[in-house]
Amino acid sequence: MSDRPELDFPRPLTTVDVVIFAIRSDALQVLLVQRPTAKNEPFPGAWALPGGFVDIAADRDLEACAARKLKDKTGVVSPYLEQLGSWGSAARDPRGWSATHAYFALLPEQAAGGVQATDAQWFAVDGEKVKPRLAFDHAEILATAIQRLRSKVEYTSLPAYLMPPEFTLPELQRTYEIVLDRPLEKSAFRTRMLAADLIEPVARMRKGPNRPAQLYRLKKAKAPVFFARTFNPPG
Amino acid sequence: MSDRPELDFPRPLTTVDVVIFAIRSDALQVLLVQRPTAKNEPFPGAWALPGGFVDIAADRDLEACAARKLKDKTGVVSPYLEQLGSWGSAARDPRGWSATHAYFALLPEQAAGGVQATDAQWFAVDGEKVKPRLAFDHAEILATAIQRLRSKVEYTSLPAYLMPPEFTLPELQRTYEIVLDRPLEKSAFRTRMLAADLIEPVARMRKGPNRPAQLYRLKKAKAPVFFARTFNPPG
DNA sequence: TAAGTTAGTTGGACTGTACAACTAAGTATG
DNA sequence: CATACTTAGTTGTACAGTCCAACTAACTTA
Repeated sequence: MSDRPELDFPRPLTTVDVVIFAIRSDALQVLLVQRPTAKNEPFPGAWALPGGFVDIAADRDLEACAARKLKDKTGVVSPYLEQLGSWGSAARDPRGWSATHAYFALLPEQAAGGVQATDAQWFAVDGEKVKPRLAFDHAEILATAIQRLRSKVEYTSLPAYLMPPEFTLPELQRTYEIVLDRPLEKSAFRTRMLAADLIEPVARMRKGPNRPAQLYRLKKAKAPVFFARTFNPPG
Repeated sequence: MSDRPELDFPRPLTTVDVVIFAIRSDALQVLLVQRPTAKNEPFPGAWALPGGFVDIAADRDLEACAARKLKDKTGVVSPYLEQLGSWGSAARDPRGWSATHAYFALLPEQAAGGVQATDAQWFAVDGEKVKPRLAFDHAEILATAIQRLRSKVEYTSLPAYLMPPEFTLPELQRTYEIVLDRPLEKSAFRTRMLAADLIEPVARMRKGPNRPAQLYRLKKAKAPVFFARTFNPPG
């Protein structure tokens, strides 16, 4: 770096963290990892969002870095992955001025079930918090992620990324209700969902505990589609 | 750093860039600065978003850094400032792996008129582009900022931050129309804007080229307020 | 065979928007 | 000074989508 003296000044630590959501046991859950207890490690033993330093040799860009960390923890290769924002300050990491680029990912339930990292564990989201205290400013990042998820659910097809490839309308509605944490009106949900043109019926039917239900799948769309209006709570 | 050998690895360059918007001459404009032409400088002479390296001695956090750069260029102290996202890759800066934290700011017209930095200049936004080619990946950042602004205008009170302290309803509607680049229906705009409870009437009236018009001001609200529905284009 | 459960439909009340026509108060022009 | 023009703001009708409750249909379970 001696040939570029103008770049010889202290740089912040740069990390990437990923908020990984899934619906498990009829609840919105988030994947956390336990921090190592080695000497010099900040927040030893505390729970934290999966993440770590950017590896400028291995990571082509920030999103690739986030995808790598997600794959390391879950084995999932191409889920829904969206940038959440960045948090940087002198105080957030005892090792020095640091900035993290936060992403959030959505996993279908069966992919979430395949996670088997020994230091990782799923926690139910309660309001905008989880039970364990989180390392760094991860509680704030998580709260922001939950807000973003809830907000986007109001007007996009995001929850479809939490579903298996084929699903029934009541199953999809149930996912919306879990994420929003409030009941939705059946008839209006159906009308809007079909009008939004996000999903298409599949030939097959599902044999349930009652009458066969129509299966749907998400239409091909790179980005989540926007609804024209927000859901209004019944009552 | 020798007492923390685990932190001795190459770190990305960390910068902050600010997309500064204002309505000038009945058009949405953005403030750009011309890059220096000194040796070793990337993109010499090209236009770029105002920004630069994070100064870990001077900047408490990322937002303070963005506010500092905004004040340096415009003199404005507390405008609307929101994080836009971050862009980081090995390729975006010839000096090495770099990550920028992008913010966007909204200025009222008279504050925008006070900008007098010699290397800064306002450019009209055409679609999602500006006339000059931009340095780094700033064209992509600017396009994202415009999309974010347009999208938020649909369902929040953001454009009020582009207005002077007191304004008439038709003036506010004109600002919405400039940002959205499409006409809005007068009656529906009025009904929704008043129902949203974002603005309150001021005792005074403005003497215009026609009958006196009622002045309004933005109600005290830290964050922009959300509308329940989106605007639909007439016709 | 009867009762229970869930998928999906139907219809009426209500609400907010789109749109056009209208009124009112000022300015500009001959 | 009278008339035409411009723009602020209102009114009223048509329409679309939501809320909500009641209903039908198909399958399961006791």
